[in-house]
Amino acid sequence: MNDPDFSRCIRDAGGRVTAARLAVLRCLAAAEEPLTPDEVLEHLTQTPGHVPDRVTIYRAIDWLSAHGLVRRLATVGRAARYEPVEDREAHAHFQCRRCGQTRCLPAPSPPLPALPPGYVAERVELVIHGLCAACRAGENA
Amino acid sequence: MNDPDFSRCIRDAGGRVTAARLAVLRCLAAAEEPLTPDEVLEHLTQTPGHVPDRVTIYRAIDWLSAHGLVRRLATVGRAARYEPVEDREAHAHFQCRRCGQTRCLPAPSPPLPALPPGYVAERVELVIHGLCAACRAGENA
DNA sequence: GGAGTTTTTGCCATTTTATTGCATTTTTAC
DNA sequence: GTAAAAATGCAATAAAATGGCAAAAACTCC
Ligand SMILES: [Mn+2]
Ligand SMILES: [Mn+2]
Ligand SMILES: [Zn+2]
Ligand SMILES: [Zn+2]
Repeated sequence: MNDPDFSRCIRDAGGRVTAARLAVLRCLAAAEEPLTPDEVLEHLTQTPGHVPDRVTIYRAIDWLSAHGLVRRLATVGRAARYEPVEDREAHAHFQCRRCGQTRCLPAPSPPLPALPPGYVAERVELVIHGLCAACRAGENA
Repeated sequence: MNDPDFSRCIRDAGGRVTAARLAVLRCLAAAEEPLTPDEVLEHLTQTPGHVPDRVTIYRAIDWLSAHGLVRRLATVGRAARYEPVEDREAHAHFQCRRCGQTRCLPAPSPPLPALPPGYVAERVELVIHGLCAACRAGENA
């Protein structure tokens, strides 16, 4: 995804194309892992270009999330993590219980369980908990 | 699960059997849904018997979690949610995007996706996002 | 059952993460 | 370029969780 695409996504969603939204969306798309709002700020701080206020990042993420351009993952950590929706396949995530790392996994869409009457499913999320390679190696360190 | 069982679980895990741990464990086991620490406090407040301090509830939950008697779920909300481990089958959870309700679903264990080398899976969690019956009905309210 | 030891608790302060209010700035439509 | 609407920055505030420490409770051993 290149920048013209991002601008277009934002405009198509009915919002104004602003430096903050573009920066956040670009940052999340460039990241290999889902990021927290503070991690987004950190990345943008270390990158040439406009660095929005932390609150603006929160609001940009909220807007992008409300308009289906990014999604918030279910996490065990304290901070929310977001990833771009893009046109990728649905995929699972791994969460390390020791270091908190969250990474994307290639994974088949799991089957949807039966829901109670009246309930509507919109998304299925698969989270694998465990130890990452580094943490497993150094667990007794 | 009755109280002697709870006491025994705690003792077997190598901890002291305290009013707070018993109350928290009993509360989570009696609840039909996973609860946040504050919800646990609320329940205990509305129940005859000892009401521990909020911080004590956090610490009791942490201890129970560290010793495998309760588990923390991956959630999209801000507060953590816990449920008793007990001897139930692994099951999925539904999360309503409007009211935040989190409820247990009967569901088959999804297949474990392939992990990167060195990674170890310890638990698989399936989260269904959508609208609950009440929120679906009143979405335009 | 009571003294001694260790663990746990309650309270207060603090941290982390996120939200709100409002004046100023930016974006967009014309 | 101007005007209207939307987004931003900054300060204040809220929500959720954690840390320090003295007092209280649980356990062990007799
Ligand atoms: Mn991902
Ligand atoms: Mn459950
Ligand atoms: Zn790790
Ligand atoms: Zn609902």
